[in-house]
Amino acid sequence: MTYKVKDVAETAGVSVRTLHHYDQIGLLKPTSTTDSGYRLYTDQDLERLQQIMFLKELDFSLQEVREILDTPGFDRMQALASQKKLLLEKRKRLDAIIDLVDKTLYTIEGGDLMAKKEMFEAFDMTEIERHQQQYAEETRQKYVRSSAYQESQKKTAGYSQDDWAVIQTKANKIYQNLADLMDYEPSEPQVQEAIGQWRQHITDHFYTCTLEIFRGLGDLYVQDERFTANIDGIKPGLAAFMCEAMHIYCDRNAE
Amino acid sequence: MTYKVKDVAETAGVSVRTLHHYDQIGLLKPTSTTDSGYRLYTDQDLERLQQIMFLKELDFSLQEVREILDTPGFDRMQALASQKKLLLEKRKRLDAIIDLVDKTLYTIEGGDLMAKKEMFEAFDMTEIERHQQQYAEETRQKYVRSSAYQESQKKTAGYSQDDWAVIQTKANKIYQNLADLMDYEPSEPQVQEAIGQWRQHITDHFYTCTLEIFRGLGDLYVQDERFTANIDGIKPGLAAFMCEAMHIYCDRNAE
DNA sequence: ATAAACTATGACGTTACGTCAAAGTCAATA
DNA sequence: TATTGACTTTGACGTAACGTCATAGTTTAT
Repeated sequence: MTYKVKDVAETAGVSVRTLHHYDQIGLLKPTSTTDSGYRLYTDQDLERLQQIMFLKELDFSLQEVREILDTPGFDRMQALASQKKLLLEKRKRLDAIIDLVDKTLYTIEGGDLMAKKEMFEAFDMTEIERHQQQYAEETRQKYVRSSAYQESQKKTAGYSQDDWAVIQTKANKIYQNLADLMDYEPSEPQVQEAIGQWRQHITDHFYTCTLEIFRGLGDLYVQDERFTANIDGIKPGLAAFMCEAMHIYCDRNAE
Repeated sequence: MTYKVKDVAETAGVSVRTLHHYDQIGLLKPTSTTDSGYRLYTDQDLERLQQIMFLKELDFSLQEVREILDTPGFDRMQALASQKKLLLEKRKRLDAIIDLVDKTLYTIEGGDLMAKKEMFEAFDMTEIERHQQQYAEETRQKYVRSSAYQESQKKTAGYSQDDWAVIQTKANKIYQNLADLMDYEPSEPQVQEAIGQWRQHITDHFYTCTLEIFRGLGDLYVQDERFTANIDGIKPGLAAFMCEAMHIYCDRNAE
């Protein structure tokens, strides 16, 4: 089933000009065109337009939207889950603004004076922008890790049971060493040394662990509860400790 | 207490450029300036800036914001109450978008197909824009009525008790006539004739009842429960009947 | 007295379209 | 079948709300 430009405009509640603009910037190119150059859109195009509208609703620029949607390995379901988080964050801010209206009314009616800062803090976009950046960063990370995953699949395909045993033993030694170092600050040399060993271990046996991947991996250790549970099983708090140490390691090696 | 431009920018979380721009377009002019031309803002300026931010949050253009705030008789408390309604409407739309994310996820997971229209209806701004226009219209109406009120005060200041009795009797006759006509369509000539008499009555004894005021008055009869209760006391449903008839009367006399 | 921080104004650039014009194509109608 | 209305194309100018930059003056801290 295909749709012409006016069909899409009416269905989506946007203007024809908008669709022309999206075509021109490469954000939403119709799947095909007629011999006369008429744009023909498909159901997939409508799905992409819906994603565009979700992301616009979250105040991403059109360039950011395109980058997100064009990321190799873009997963619509995961994206929707993340977008929901952002939308909930936006609603939270809106709730704060509504609450501010009530507080302001109370102030006018002779209630306690409101601090100047409080008059405006609900409008703040910092938290939302932080989530936006985090979302964009997660999207990019998933792509980067997707490449690493493929490298890893290739590498480990030829591993025997003996190979796996050796690798697991090595990994356990590094984990245990790090667990023993938890009384130290994550920035201490011996902790950083062990973290370096962990990174090398991954590179030797799985995939090229760039600093970017390594940093994201650290985040994953505390964000993904399966990782957290697994690592904390060695010693409670180890996942957070490793995450922090990995970030410091990456900061220091970034340049 | 006065604040310089940087103080205000930081307190409100806006840029200095924004404040310059607002000054230039007459939206937020600092209360005073130093001999060197430095802008000095006061607490009142901060209050106006807060109103600006509420209205910006509701997607009014800066010109619309200025018109609203510069309306003679602008009442901050009433404005806040109306803005809260608009904010709640905006949250309602946001809730619909969040719900759409869930529905879209369900669809992807193999649930029932979603109609194309349904994919986009949550993004619709029609209802919000309608509320926006209504809010702007209400603001303008209050001003218009404020002028009429002053004329009315002037006129009725010299009325004696006998005058009031005559006026009341006339009014009751018109109300009763309209009550008797409720079986007719509001557009019927005899209804429209009675409505015209009502308008003339107001102009003769209170204030110049323009079509604009008359139309807004009709709305007031159903929106303000005190009016509704008073008029419906003559016959239930009379307020709504009059409102509709007044609108038709105004439509016909508009040109 | 000097340097850093802050402020002023002017001006160019950006984003995301809206609006308009001119011309071609498609579909409905006489 | 010809004509007309509806729809579509591309190009281009305009708009709103600032961001960013440059230049120069003023205020504040050292």
